[in-house]
Amino acid sequence: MDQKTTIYDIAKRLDITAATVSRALNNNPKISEATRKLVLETADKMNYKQNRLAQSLRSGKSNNVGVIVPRIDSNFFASVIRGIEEELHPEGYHVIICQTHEDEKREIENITTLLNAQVDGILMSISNVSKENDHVIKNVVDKNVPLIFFDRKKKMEGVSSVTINDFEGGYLATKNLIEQGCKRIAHLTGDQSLEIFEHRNNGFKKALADSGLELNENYVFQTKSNVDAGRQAVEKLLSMNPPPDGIFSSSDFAALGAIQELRERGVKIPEEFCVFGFGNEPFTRFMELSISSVDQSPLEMGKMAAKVFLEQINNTDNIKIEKKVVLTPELHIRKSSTRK
Amino acid sequence: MDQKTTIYDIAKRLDITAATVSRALNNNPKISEATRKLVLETADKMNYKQNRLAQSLRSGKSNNVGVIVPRIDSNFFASVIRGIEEELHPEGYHVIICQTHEDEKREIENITTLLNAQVDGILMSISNVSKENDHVIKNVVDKNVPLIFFDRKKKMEGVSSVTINDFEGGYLATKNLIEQGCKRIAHLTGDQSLEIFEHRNNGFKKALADSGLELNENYVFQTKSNVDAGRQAVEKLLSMNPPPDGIFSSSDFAALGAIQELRERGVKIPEEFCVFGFGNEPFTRFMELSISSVDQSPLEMGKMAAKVFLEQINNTDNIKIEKKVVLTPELHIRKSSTRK
DNA sequence: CTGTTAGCGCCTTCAT
DNA sequence: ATGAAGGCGCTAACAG
Repeated sequence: MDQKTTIYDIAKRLDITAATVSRALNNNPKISEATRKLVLETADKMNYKQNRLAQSLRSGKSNNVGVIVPRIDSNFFASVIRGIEEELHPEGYHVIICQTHEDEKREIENITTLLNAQVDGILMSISNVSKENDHVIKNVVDKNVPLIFFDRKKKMEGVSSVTINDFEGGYLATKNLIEQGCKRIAHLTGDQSLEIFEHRNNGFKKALADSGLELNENYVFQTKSNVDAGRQAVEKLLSMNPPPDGIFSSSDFAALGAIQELRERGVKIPEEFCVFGFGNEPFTRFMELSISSVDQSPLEMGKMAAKVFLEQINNTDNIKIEKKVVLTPELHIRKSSTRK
Repeated sequence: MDQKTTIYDIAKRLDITAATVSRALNNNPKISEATRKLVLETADKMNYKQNRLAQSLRSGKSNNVGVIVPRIDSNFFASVIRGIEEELHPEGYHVIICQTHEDEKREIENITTLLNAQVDGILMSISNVSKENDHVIKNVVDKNVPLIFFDRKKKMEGVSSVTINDFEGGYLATKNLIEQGCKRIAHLTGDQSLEIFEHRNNGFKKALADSGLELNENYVFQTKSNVDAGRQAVEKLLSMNPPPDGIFSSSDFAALGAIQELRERGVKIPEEFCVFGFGNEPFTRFMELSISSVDQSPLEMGKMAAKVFLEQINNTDNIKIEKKVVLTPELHIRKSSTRK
């Protein structure tokens, strides 16, 4: 049963030619209803399955898109991928997953193998913005393979992107803290070479400025996106004089760590100290002391990235489209930043 | 720049034949070192990329595997996929993701399109065990395409599987509750047609029996795997006379809902009531009242499923292997079931 | 409406 | 060590 039946097998059985079979199978109008029916029936009878590989080789379209993310086991990326898959599945595309683990070498390698596999497009969230991968990315653009960045983008000619308005997210989160009465607000940020963190940071600063609050540079530092980093940050912050009375963290995980450390040190949240996270990870709303956070609507982001890809692939004009979609972030204000 | 260079282009440039180029590129021993070097250099110069589609068509190997899951945006499935990807990436395989959303139609359709795409194997967690998909699954086996179930399996001839010992997980979790002094333990289970829930349920019963505790059938019922379901379950359970004093939930989400509802009703955890979940979702350890849970080592499971696939694909004998790997669950005992 | 031909890009016999 | 030829499975252009 290992043997696959091809259109030639069907043709032979029906004593017609493979081309006719192909036409019947593809609803080509130039064919008699009788033969079409006959072909379809025998195809079914012989358990014929179209070989998409051959089809792809011929058409130059693989019907596969590659998705490159730092890792898949984070709620954010998994949700984006879900969005992409749901949008692209009805269009007949398959989604190939690649992880980089923030390693640029892997990123470059993934792009290369995806191109070799003849994917029809690449959707990616870059790991970092060093120049190493510029060459390969330019290669994608030159080959006219649609490339779409989501969330973590870098500035590149001819590349579309879907992001949220990180500036606004940072701004609004900080504003919320200010409204709650926080006067000395700290900010935990990420790799400044990534636009998302830069923008959130800018939003943070603007909110302070707009409210006439002074920016204390000592209150702002770069942390990893994990619980321990948040704890360590609080350790340092509380040793300052004066210590801050609020944190806007660009990472929910760091926010969680911060909260844990604060509580262990007897600091009352939200009465004495407010915390605002970013990402709206599921756990932020599950906590007894639920954590305020900025939602990035990852599902929407994925769907949108897929839509931009579809637009691009269906763009018959020879004009290159460079589309920048910016989604609006949504604040989820919870207990960690709500004083009655 | 859209034009791709092929081995023919290289051949023409070097005034040799495509076959020679192919040999050089594939490290075929029957070729002079000089030509090999020459070919590799010009290939590089001409920015040649191997077309894996053509290669696949010729070899009958696509180097793609399909992974079918109910949904990707759950920590468990995302982690399994991560494991699969990490294990298969070094072997040159790409991972194609398909979601079913627990819909059998989608499941069947996904299997079919994956077969059409000539994947070299399918790794899946089935949605439910009705007979509908039996035919298609049998088709996969008949075609000698390696098929591996992970977590949610069904009994099928010739299909390998990787699961955890759900019975043991259920048994040990329940034992823990008993050791903490719980006398009337309830159980929230899932779709009984799925082996995982059946086995956890069996483990639960066995633990009760081994400890001489009576099984109250009213304490056992099927719930969805979400927070609300857990809350509703507690509502019903507390209205019973006598009410239970512990819950073993087959879902972390239901366990969370149960805890929320219990606390709102003033029931003290773990003093008056203990709760044990299943799945070890990230949030279970993040909570202030951390939730005890059974870990399913999804990363391990994914890697193991991938390894089984590799064994199968590299099995040159014509003997069909049917391997059943059962991983050992690990208890994470936390505050929700720890009385001092 | 159907058959013939050719080729997508690659690799592997078979010959030389 | 290299060339010639054929085919993986499919479809599109060209005939008729």
